[in-house]
This record gives sequence, structure tokens and C-alpha cells, in this order.
Amino acid sequence: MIGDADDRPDLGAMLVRLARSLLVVEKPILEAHDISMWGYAVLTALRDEPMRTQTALARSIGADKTRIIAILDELQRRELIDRDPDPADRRVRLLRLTASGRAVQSEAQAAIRAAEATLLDQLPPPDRQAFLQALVTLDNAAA
Amino acid sequence: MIGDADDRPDLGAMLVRLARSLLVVEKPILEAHDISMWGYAVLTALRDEPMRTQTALARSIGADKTRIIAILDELQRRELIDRDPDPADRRVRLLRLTASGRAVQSEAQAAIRAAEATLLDQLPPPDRQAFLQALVTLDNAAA
DNA sequence: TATTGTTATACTCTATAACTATA
DNA sequence: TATAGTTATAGAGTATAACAATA
Repeated sequence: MIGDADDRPDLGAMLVRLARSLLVVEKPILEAHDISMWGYAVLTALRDEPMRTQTALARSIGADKTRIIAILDELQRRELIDRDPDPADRRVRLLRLTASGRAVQSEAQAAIRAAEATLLDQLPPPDRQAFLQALVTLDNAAA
Repeated sequence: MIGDADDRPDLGAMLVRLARSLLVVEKPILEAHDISMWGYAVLTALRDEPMRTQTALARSIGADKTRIIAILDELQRRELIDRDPDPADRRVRLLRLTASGRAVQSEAQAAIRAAEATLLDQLPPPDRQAFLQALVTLDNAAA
């Protein structure tokens, strides 16, 4: 284990702390754009591709299908998403962003990324790139 | 922003997902050692140094002072910690690990570290070191 | 009066199960 | 019968405020 730098906090402890501090920073940003954390997660998931069922959307953002219903109600009411029954199978709801929803997601994400940059600026640029790359790798592996 | 690799999930999203998946992996490990997540956090904080007040301990692990009371009750009942009134100021409780508490923390941490290694093994060793180093830097900065 | 620890309460988040409507 | 969506309920986790003991 020589050189393994084991004299550090547990990985889980550091990740939980960092995740929590990021959520604290991002909360007021999302509030400024008048959306919730889950609302933002939904908009971001739908930006990449429309979804054919609410269950699939829920799973893609790591939520329960019952948990996103109130979120979808709100997003639909504000006309940020379309949510239409599929004519081919009237049980399912076709979900996609409206132009307005796409704009809100884009603006919120820009603000989020700027806040992230403030944190990441504490790493020298090469370390920063390596960190993000490793994070993406682990994120894909964990999924 | 050339070369900034912005085509990735938000930093917060990745950190939350990774933190959650680590908690899922670690939960059965801690259960096998018959301690809770917060119990483990308390034992680990006290391993590094005894604490003079419960409030200080709570803050050091990012918890509320009211939230650790049941945890301390349990740890004390099982004789994993000592929790004695300070003769110099009878309001405060002096907190430190017992020999037994130190052993439980040590065994649990070894198991936790082994589980972490399984995840980290998905990174090439040099990337792994860089990732951990960056994480420690950000963790210190965020505190 | 200020502080430590404690208790009580309420609030948020989440998980589970039961219901409807379609297939 | 099986599935998508919905609703209702209960549970866990958390935050806030009030209280007792001590300084």
C-alpha cells in the first residue's frame, strides 16, 4: 500500500460532503430560476431526449415514479414540458420540453456551470481536467 | 472554454449519484458491524481526537447537535464511547473512544476502504491518485 | 445572561401499497 | 393478467423551538 495515500477521509465521506455543499450552492441558483432540484433534473433529462413514459424518466434520474408526478404537474402547468397521451397506447404519456422549457433549462444550467467553475477553480487546470475525467469514468461505471 | 470538456453531466449530479451509490455499498458493511452511518461518523471523528463537547462533535461531522444524541446514547450503552461530565464544567460531556470502540471503528473502516478500492480500481492507478488528491483538496476547500 | 445538553414538535423527503384506466 | 399513471398513507430523516442544568 506504499504511496497509496490512505491517510485521508473516507471516499464516501468526502463525496457526501462535497455533494451536499454543491447542493447548498445550487439551491439559491435554482430558486432564482424558479425551479426545484427535481424539476431541474427532469428538464435536463428531457433536454437530451424525449421520453415515452414517466417511469423511464423517473428511473433515468434516480427517482421513484410516484415522486416525479407533482414535479411534472408543476412543469406542465407552467408549460415547460408537453405531456400528451400516446395515441398508440393511451396509458403512457409522451414527455418532451417546450421551447420555453428548453430556454429555462439552458439558462439554469449556465448558472449552475458557473457556480461549479468557482469550486473547480481551486484546482490547477491540469488537475481539474483529470478530476472531471475520473469523475465521468466513475459515474458511468456506477450507473 | 476550448478543451474544457463541458459535454458532461453537471458536477453536482455526478457527485450526488456517486455519493449515493457509495452509501448503498457501505450500508450492508456497516450493518455487518452493527453500527449506523452516523454511529460510524461519530466513532471516526473521535478516533482522530477526543472532543470536549457534543456540539463540537456534531459540527465536525456536519450534523445537528440534537441529531447525535440518540447515536451517542446507543454508542455509550454498548460501551463504544466514554461520555463523562467535565468536572471543571459540569454542562459539558467529555467524549472519547473506548478500546472496544476503537476496535470497531478500525474493523469497519478496513471493510469500507476495501469496498472503496473496488470502485477506485476502475481508474488506472495514476488517475486514481490524481482523483483522490483533487478530492482531498476540494474537501478541504469546501470545509 | 449565556451555554450545554435534552426533549418535543413539526416539517420534508421518501418508500410502499392500493386504486384507475388502459392494454 | 399485466402495465402506466395516480393517490393515499406511513415511515425515516431533519430542522426548529422550548426546556432544564450549569456557568
